[in-house]
Amino acid sequence: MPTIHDVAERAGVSPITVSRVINSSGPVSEKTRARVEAAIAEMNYVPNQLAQGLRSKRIKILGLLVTDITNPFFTTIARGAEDVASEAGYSVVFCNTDESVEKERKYLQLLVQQQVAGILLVPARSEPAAIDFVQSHNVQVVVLDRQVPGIEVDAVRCDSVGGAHQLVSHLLELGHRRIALLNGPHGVSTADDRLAGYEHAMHEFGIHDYSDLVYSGSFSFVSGYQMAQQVLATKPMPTALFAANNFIANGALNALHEHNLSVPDDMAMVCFDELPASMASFPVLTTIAQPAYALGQEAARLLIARLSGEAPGQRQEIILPTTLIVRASRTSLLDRNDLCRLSEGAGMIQT
Amino acid sequence: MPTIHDVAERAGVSPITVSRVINSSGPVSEKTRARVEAAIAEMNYVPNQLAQGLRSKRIKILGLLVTDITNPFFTTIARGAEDVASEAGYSVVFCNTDESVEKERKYLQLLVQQQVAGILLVPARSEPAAIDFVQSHNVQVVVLDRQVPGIEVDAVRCDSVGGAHQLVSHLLELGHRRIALLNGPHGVSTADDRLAGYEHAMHEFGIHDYSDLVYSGSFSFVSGYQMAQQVLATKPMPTALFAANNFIANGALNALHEHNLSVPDDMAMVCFDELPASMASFPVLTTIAQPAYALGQEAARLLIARLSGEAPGQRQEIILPTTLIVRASRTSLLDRNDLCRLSEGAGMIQT
DNA sequence: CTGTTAGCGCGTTCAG
DNA sequence: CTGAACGCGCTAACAG
Repeated sequence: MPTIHDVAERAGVSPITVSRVINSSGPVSEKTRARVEAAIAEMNYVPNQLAQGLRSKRIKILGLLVTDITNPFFTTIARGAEDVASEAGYSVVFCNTDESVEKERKYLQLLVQQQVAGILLVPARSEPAAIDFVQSHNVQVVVLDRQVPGIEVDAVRCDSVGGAHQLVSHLLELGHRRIALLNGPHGVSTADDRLAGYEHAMHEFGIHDYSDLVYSGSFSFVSGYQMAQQVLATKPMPTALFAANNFIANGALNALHEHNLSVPDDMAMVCFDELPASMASFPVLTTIAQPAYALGQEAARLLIARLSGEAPGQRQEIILPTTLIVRASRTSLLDRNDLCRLSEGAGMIQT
Repeated sequence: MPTIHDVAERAGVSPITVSRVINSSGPVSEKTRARVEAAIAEMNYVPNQLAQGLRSKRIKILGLLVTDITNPFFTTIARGAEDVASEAGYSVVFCNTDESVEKERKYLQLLVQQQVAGILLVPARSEPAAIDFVQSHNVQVVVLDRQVPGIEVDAVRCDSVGGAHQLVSHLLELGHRRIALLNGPHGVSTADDRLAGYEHAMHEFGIHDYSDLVYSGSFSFVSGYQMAQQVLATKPMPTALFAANNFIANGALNALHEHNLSVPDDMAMVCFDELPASMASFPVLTTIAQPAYALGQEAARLLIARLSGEAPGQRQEIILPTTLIVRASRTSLLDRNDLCRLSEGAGMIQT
């Protein structure tokens, strides 16, 4: 692997001249520039970013910590962030914290060691420790998706309280009163906020006794399945379920299926967040859609702006709007039949 | 940010002694070790991996190039690779090539510049240029998911030919003869291989005239939709569709839906690869399931083994088995009704 | 067991 | 317009 020195030798100049050609960081005559560029091309030379970074104190890499890249919501965020980052010459390393503070700490440590330029963080908990750590090492950080109160930090997210409020209000307006919330873990802001939105809507309808309707688990398929099983064992059963994310919803749907309960005939159901169109064969649940791709983009933009000193001095808080998607048409009997036929299809004919 | 020098000063030793403590790379007396460790803790010191990398020539980061991290198949691969990598102290940067040779080249260049230790590559095309480039810079590479013939390189993938053969044979045995293939792009090995498997199965049943049944697009939702539209405009229509991946299948399902055609009553359909259980509300298509997570794990393991010099000298080629999943039960009338009710559910009651 | 010297590849500082 | 010297933070290689 040739170094700047090798190129310099070949071009008959000094290393610094080569450096100037590469970075346009100083005046170079046309003639020497041409010679240098020729040498670069011939030797297949690429500058060593580690060495560059050692001087500049930062390598052009961003860290992205999400709970689980397997969740389409975070995947889409990741894609948005990566597109913006690569446009600006940054790479993105991704880390899965699985909601574990332990893993989060380990990864942040690693990223700091690697001198990444900045970090996009979906914090495992609402406590400031993780962010303090990063900031204490002078690494820029933007908090994604979740809130961490009482700390000065840039943040990009959606309005979970408002979204949950919309979903639950929707159910209430349709006449539901016993609405069970299948939530994520306590201490995770999106879960806490969705609970807050739920409570707010319930209160508006004069309902104050819902403590037996609030379930708390994790944002996973299995947890959704388990919480739904619990719900189905209660009497009287709720008439509606509010799943706090897409995985929970799916787990719950499977549990309902096992009990031969249909949505919405036997049980109504809404969900915060949904699958991208390219995956969901037939979206059926009324949902709050979050602009995940834009979330990733905005977070990366903000971070990169900070890094290049373009961002305003003060901390920024960007809240992107959510959209309530009512799948009303899908419940007309006609459409229901269509859906039925379509979604059942197995890849074979009856013999 | 303290350096090894600062720590040394504080502990009253030389930098190299600190280095020895950190890396256990030399003998240090218990007493000095304790002093050094105390200093490290007090100063919140973390070694600079850039500086380490500058000496060792490599930073502990792996590059992962996939076509689109948004595709659950690649997401799951990524997760598998990341889990293994982090276990070994490596970070993973991910890049989306969108099947573009151009983007692939750009990313590889960037990764080489960054002195990543190794690269996991889902090649955009079956040509060796990209791999040649990486290898010429002495960076280890493992090819994932796809084949690149005529080049000496480690590879981990599934058997696309065999899987496609199974799927198509399945349809043929059920009596289908006019089976349309909605394929990915020419020149992408998985697409070419799935075509080969299709042809093989067709030939076995004495069918040699199928050229009008083979469609080629891209591995995307939109392309699946478009190809299906074309298929539906032909007369006589095929009786079965073979979607070469999950996105194509979904696009095709949507097109069928628009035409009020149901699967499998009006059209049979099978698909190579499928959604993870946590996303697919109701898997309905007969599919070839690929062990995506294991694919990512194996690729990362192989790469890391190479990096630590543990791998055998010769190139490795790991082919993981696929599984044919026949969703037969789903087509019984009873189950069909269940499914129908379940999948149609919208989050509300009828008013 | 510990320290000194030197250099990884690059870019800033200061001189030509 | 071009170059020499120095140092970023760390660690082999070689003393002591």
